[in-house]
Amino acid sequence: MPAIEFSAFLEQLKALADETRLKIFKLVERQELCVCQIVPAIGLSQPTVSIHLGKLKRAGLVKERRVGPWSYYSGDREGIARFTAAVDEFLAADLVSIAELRELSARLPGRQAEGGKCCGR
Amino acid sequence: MPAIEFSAFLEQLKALADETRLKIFKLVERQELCVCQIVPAIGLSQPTVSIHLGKLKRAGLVKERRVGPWSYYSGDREGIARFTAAVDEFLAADLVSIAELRELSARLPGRQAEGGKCCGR
DNA sequence: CCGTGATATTGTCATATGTCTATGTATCTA
DNA sequence: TAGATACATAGACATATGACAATATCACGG
Repeated sequence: MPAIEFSAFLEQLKALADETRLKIFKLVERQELCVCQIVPAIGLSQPTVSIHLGKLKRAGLVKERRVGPWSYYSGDREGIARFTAAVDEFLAADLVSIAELRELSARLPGRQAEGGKCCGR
Repeated sequence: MPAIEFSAFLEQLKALADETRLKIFKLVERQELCVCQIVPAIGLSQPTVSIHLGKLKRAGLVKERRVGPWSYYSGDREGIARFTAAVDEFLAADLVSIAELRELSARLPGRQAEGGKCCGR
């Protein structure tokens, strides 16, 4: 079972954490569409849609297929599977099992007895 | 099976789509911590941490328990369950079954025959 | 090869976001 | 009730982000 790719997971979260990209992603998740079909559906300019598609693609959530002058986008099954797996693993994982988070525990002061002084700062 | 709360899901994605908040979330997901414990672990100022906690709380990912002058934060089981369910439902759902996305299909021009003119724009 | 159409890239701009310091608010102790 | 502690909020600022128009790139057809 692979340790979570923290930064890759974060990149996927960032890619999806935008209303427009969430729409675009869902639009092409199941059906392959070319940019000129996506643009009128989304209602934003072609360059804007293109940039969003690029971000989704770099995050591994959609893939591109070029046919002549057209770019067809569709959901990247493999990358999407990595995302769902990452969500599960991230939530299930022990804090120290995630490399990027291990140091957090080390810097964590012990819990103070309620009623006492907390952190002495 | 509830229809996806699109905007609530988006809010949760945005809450997690930040390195600092992802760390804070994981830090308190399993253990209840007070702010003054989180601050040194994260290594940012107390107000900054407080703001991030507020965003996670509004997204329903963590909950707060006040004890005297302390605020103890921990994972919000219910909200986290909503998030994981939303991820699954969002990926599994038919495009038109998500209210906010239904109109996208309507604005979608049919797929052009490859080799012809695409969208007449 | 030259023009046309499809898409990507660049430049610019307004707004959103994350951070800090300073201050406010609430609670506890003395 | 005065002071100290814990946390939140407000203000200020730099950077990131998302939008558009303009332009570049690239493939195809004539």
